Amino acid sequence: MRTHMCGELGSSDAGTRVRLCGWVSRRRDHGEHLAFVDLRDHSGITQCVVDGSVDVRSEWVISVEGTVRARPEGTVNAELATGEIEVVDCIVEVLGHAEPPPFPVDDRAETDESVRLRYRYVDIRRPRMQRNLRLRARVVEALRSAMVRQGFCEVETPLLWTPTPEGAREFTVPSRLHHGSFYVLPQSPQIAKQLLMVGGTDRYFQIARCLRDEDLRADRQFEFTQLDIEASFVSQEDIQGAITEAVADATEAAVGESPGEAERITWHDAMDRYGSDKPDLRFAMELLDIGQVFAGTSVRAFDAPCVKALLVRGGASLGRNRLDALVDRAKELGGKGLAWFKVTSTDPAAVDSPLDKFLGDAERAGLVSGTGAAEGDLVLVVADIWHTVCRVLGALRLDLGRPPITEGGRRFCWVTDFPLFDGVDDAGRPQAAHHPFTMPHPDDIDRLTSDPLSVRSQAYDLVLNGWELGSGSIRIHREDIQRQVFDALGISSGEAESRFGFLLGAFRYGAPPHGGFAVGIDRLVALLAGEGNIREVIAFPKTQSGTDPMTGAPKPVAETVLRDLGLRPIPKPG
RNA sequence: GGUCCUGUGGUGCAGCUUGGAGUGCACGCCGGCCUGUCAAGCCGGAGGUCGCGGGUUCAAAUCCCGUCAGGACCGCCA
Repeated sequence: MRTHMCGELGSSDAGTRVRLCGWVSRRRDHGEHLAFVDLRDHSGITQCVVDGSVDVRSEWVISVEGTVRARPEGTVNAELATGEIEVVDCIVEVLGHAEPPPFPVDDRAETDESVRLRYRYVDIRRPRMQRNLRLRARVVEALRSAMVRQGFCEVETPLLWTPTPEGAREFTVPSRLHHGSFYVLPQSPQIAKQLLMVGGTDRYFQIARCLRDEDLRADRQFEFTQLDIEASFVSQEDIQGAITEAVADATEAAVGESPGEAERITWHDAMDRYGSDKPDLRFAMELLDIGQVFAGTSVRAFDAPCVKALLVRGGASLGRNRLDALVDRAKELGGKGLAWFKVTSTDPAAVDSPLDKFLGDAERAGLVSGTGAAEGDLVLVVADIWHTVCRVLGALRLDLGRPPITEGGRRFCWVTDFPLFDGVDDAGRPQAAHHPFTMPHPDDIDRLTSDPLSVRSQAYDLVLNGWELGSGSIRIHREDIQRQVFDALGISSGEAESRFGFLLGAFRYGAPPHGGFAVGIDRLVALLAGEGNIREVIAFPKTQSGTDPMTGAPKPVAETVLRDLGLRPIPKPG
């Protein structure tokens, strides 16, 4: 039907008879005898010179047969990849009419996202979405071939899985053949891939869809795609090496340059220095420990186990509204408050702050020297327990210093030595930070019973520019260690058997030491595409409230469907 | 569950602070003119439940309350 794509013709094609197909991007009509039709497909745009009597409109689907020629002197368009040539002596065939599009099919005009999603098929025609979807395809191809090259075997796992209470809320699927019983859609193929290791698969990978029924965000959809891997007889460095290689290939394929060495930082250092377990290393602005300055202070707000500061260069110019907003933000994040000090002089130290009247000269001087503040800077201080201080200041650090998504390069880093447990639940029992099969750090195993919250794990995250790209761990394959971890979690053997019996059963038949990882492909692609939102790299995403404005999903189903499934809807309370 | 922002012809925005006739800009759309444009140009035209509901007022796009939708964030995401 066509001989070339619209974006590939150049001066070397002059004289060739071609046939192109696509959408009418724009028509410039000069009257009865001359009109220019810009014909567009995903590859680009070619200018066709046609008889003005040809009736075509924006977004009509047409084919054009004509002859390529170099454009006349002075009419070359340097803005256009095909601007050296045009197609003349055109025979135009209308393949399909089109109503005027609901928004311009180009990237110039910002359009409300709900309108874009309602007409996603038009939106996808725009260069931005075409670029993103094709970049995504290259990334997935690079990831897949990197895993194959490294000896990993691609295996599919079930979408209809069994409920595993704990962790993310699962999407539940009613069984037609077994009324009152349910499958769930997997939040990840975690247990399935561990069973593959018991099965001797040795090195598994999958481009896996995962589903979690949790609230949506800019970087979270109900359904997302992971590069999921698991390998036997490996250390965490082996896993990290395999993933680093795959992700480097993907970066190369997406943006044409290699990302360079991934940095490494322990979880504790990441929290302590950047206030986050997913530090954005594109900028410094590290958290500064000024506990010494306020040791034995009379300022009650600073009488806390941990006092840290954030230095905001030039921040003294922030107005009261902005500062109040920062204080509100700190409270929203769980802090008791936020102290701010505008540095008005460094020698002698002087600050403008509601708390200034409570400070001694030594504290004032320590505040300035301890943070390296200069005149005109702003110092933000949070005092609380260590974890809260880091968390609050880490979020403020991002609010105040984070570069735009497309700037600052790509700083991959591995965050290692995550804690095994993540606080305690209402009953005072430790909660698994990653999942209950995560291997404790070898140096810490003997503290599982005596001091569980201090135990590190062999769990690790891959982080890019402050986004968690994925996480993984070495798994427990020894029954005695698993027993101890279940004990620490307060899971009885009977409970463990009923929840994970099939996995524990499998482990009794010869479980190799193993570990794995999963990379969030949507996030990786978004960052590589310079998009701050994964919806921009997903063809048909959901809105923040989990709806699809195009299809209207979710929708009620017919009474008969419910009857087949043995379901009866109950009205929402209230 | 919560906080904040946004909602005005098909699209993007201004108007809202300080209430006074659906006022304005750009794009698009329809018709006409036009033989080298490329975000073509010129002339003319059509197109509105100011998200929805209520309240205050002589009078509401504008102020107040509620609600819906979209977005950002907190909770949540082992």
